[in-house]
Amino acid sequence: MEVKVTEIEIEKAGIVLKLLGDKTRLAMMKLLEKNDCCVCEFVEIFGISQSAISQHLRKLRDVGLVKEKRKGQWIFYSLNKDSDMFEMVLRILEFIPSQDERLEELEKQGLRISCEI
Amino acid sequence: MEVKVTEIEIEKAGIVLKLLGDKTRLAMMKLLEKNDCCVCEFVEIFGISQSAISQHLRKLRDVGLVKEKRKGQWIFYSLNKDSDMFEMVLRILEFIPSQDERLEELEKQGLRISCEI
DNA sequence: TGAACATATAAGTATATGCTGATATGATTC
DNA sequence: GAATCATATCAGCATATACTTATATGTTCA
Repeated sequence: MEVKVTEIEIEKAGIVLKLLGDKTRLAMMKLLEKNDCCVCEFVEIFGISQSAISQHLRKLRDVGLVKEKRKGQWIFYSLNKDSDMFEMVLRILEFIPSQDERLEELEKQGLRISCEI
Repeated sequence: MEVKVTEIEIEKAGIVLKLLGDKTRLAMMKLLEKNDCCVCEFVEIFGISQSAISQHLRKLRDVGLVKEKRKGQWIFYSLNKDSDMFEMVLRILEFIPSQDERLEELEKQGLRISCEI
């Protein structure tokens, strides 16, 4: 069973793979696969500075892997389904174990932002 | 149609993705998908030093993505099908355009090593 | 055995990367 | 408008990375 797939320029694919080749960004992307998250949640989850998180998200956004939407004072990030790399990204994320328990931890601590503006 | 896939520890997946996130190594892996190649062929194809090629191959070998087999004076590299990352690697390579014309170039120049020892 | 070829390793360098702390920008709420 | 919270950006630093040149190791063949 051969499934045909949309090829991506090798340079572009390389850029995406390099981005995913960082453990923080890879976990972020896996989380975003099933959940929209805001910056402050990532800060809690990964235990690195807000600045560092912001810089990771900027890189992901710059190549179009994620997009942002402001909701009140928060900015929520989500996977950009319109990216021409989206299919490849999803395929890769299939191999990554769920990171959702990290969000559930947050929930327990009452730090999950669930914003319904 | 949901195809189940063998998950990989996120740390390990990150290492593999980082390795594939270099344009030279990514092209190497795509070439190796369909062909076994030796170091000197890669040197011609990529136009970087033999040392650099050797170092890339070492990294790929160190994490088990490729394996080597000596044939006379040459050492041929091939994808390591026994790697637990093999499935993920193949899935990723599906998105990469064939690099075989680079080998065909070599062939034209008479630089392709076809060793039948 | 020695010359030629193929590959690996060592050492050094320039650049890229991921992080921190400080500061700027923007939204909310009093 | 001031205080507070969320996010982005800037500057600086330590480490990682990809490359080069030089050298070592291993193979072939005269």
